[in-house]
Amino acid sequence: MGIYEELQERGLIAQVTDEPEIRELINNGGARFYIGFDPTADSLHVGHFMALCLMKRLQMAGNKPVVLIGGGTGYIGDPSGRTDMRSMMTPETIQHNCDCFKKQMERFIEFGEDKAIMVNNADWLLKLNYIDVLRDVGACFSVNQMLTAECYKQRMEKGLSFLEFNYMIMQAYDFYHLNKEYGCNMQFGGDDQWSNMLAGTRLIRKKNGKDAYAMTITLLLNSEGKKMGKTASGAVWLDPNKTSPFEFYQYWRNVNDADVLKCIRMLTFLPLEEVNKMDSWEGSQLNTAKEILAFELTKLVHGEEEATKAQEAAKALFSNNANTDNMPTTELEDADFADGKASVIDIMLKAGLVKSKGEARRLVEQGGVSVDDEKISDVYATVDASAFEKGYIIVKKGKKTFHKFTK
RNA sequence: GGGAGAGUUCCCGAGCGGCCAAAGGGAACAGACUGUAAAUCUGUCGUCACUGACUUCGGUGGUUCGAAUCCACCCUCUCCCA
Repeated sequence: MGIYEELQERGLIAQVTDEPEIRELINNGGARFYIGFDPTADSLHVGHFMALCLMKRLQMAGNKPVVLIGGGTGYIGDPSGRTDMRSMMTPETIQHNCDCFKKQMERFIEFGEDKAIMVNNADWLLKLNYIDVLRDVGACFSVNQMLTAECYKQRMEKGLSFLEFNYMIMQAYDFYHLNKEYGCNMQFGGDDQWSNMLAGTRLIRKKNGKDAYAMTITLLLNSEGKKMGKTASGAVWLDPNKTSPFEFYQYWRNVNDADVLKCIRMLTFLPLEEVNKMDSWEGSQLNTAKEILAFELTKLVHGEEEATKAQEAAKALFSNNANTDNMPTTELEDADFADGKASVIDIMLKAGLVKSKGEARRLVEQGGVSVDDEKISDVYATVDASAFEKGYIIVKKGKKTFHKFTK
């Protein structure tokens, strides 16, 4: 089975420009492909992770990856898949985010001679001259055609600025540039990038007279059709300081039944035969699948050691064993105690378990808070300093949030 | 440039001088039930010193005993005309 067939079986391929050609190319390691990452935040997230994994798979099959950091396109902001305008980022933020991206990527992809290379489109986009671009590249684009692109259609009602409208042209220019300078013959990206990528192949045909290909990765949607990798408080980040390995583990541990297998197939490197066996799993057996998914992904992102820790911590918590080693912890000071007592509501607020005292009060009223396994019913409950003699206390919020306090 | 509209709490969206911390829906959170799942039911969902007070309805001023609601100017967006 070639890499193309594997990707297909994993459900990773969404759209391709020319299936036979692409199959041939990547199965034989003949692709020099790029994936672009715009520095929209100071950490990569799950969507990026999928793209990086795809890169790795293709790299293992002998293809040569080019990682493109969007230090230049970040100045514009991709309107694809958005219903509102992106807020503009300052050059400092862009630079900072680029640096963060680079660091994280080096953990996933091997760079170096004959391996992967990393480029930044700021190096060529920022020095372009407006009039030159208009004459050189602008003439190759038909506004009529551009407007029919899916990514703009969505914005026709809410509004689309000229700035964002140009994003497609910049991305196309990237592909054209990489084709010319690095012999890049293929682009991968999220499915929402499809129209931008097509624009690139079209530009290459016009300007370089060559064929280039594009393939998109299926967006990871849950059974309700929503993008995965998002929580109420934002994205699930790969940066351990933004999303701890434990939280990361828990996110995947808690996916819906309907989504587990899809996630394992698309996100992990487990051999397909193994995954196919799990296909017949049902009911509570899926819980094991979730454990596998969570462990495998945490291992890929944070390393085996962290993955094991996260798994042990989770198991301990949910089986009432007091392994508190990897639990988020807040240290209390003398100032938190009045007459040797600290208000439960106050320390929850301090630890960030709740956003306000009102929220904490509600939780207590609804029976959602326990201290050392004892449910609290009094809003004014306190913990005695003597409770810390064993070293810590554990506050449980709801069913799944645990927090350790030390003094 | 001319004309017409819109901007409400996390999101959508009602309110159009006091009865508004603001309908309804969604999301989220807690409880029951469970498998750390889903579905369902119940409750909560601005802040605090919580039977009361305070701060919010694009911004700044103004009218009024009282303004999310009226007026002026400004900002942002949409639509029609040029």
